Amino acid sequence: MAETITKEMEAFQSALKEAGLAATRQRLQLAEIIFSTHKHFTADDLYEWSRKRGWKIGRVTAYRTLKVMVDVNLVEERQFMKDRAVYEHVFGHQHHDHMVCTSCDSIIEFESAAIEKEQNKLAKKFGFQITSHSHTLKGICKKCSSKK
Amino acid sequence: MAETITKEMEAFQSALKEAGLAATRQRLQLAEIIFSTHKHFTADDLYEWSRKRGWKIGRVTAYRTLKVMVDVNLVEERQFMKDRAVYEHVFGHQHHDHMVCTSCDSIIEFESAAIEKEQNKLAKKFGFQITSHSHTLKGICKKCSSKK
DNA sequence: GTACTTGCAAACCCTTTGCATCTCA
DNA sequence: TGAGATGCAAAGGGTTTGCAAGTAC
Repeated sequence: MAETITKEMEAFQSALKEAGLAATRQRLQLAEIIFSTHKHFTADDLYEWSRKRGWKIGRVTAYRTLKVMVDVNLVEERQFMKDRAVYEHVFGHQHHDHMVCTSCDSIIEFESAAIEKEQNKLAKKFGFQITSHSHTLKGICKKCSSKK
Repeated sequence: MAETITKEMEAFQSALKEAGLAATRQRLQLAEIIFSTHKHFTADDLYEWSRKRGWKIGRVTAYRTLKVMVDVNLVEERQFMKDRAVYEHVFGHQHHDHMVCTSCDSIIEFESAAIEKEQNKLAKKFGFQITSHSHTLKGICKKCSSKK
């Protein structure tokens, strides 16, 4: 249960130092929460989790810390739903894309070398330099479609 | 310049009738604007364009009409930027995905049978039934990268 | 000590909704 | 004529910002 997140925390502290940002209690605690889950979460989830642990951190700080972590590439932001952003930590994770079940909101991660390759080929054809990409499939997951 | 959009307008009118919705002046005028452009636009762009033509249509009606047109599959909604939705009419257009230049906001459309095929294969592997997908590459377009 | 951070409340901005009025069928 | 549509103003909801007080280094 108590997963070791030492490496992740060290990476965050280095990143803060490199960016000239202070290692405040709030930032470290939020990072601890973020690195302790592999789920996708919203800024508000993060805020609620911190309260559940009894930590005093403002909602705004959760938003601002997430932005910092995105900037230093430890966290990525996704826009699965139009009304809110969803985050996941990516330290030590391989790049992947997502299938989102519109019935139960569950998320399946996938990755495909064949797709990446084809995608890069296309970008090259248009002289387009990719800095990021998102490839999201929406539909019904196995569990939900068997339910009906 | 004066492009013929008769077929598009007929499709919209049939769709309205089929859905039991009234063919109001506002809906028809908005559709006329939508079918007359091949650009991507926001709900507010649509509202402004209608004002520029001297047509009296409320902003809210632009939002509501776009929703109707999305529902009847004549228009698709994209979420390229997190702060606003972007629309494009898809009547008579083949499915495609997008490269978005983060420097000048220009959009390149692409489509790849190889990617679709691979994507369907993956979905099948997970027992996932795709209802829609979005595949967006962000980066720098040819024009912008040669500018620097 | 001082520049950076925090956190509250308020502002923002796109989008939706309540409701009275109007209009298409 | 009556159900549906419009449009104004106001509410909603996630996210950001102004600013005074607090904290890291």
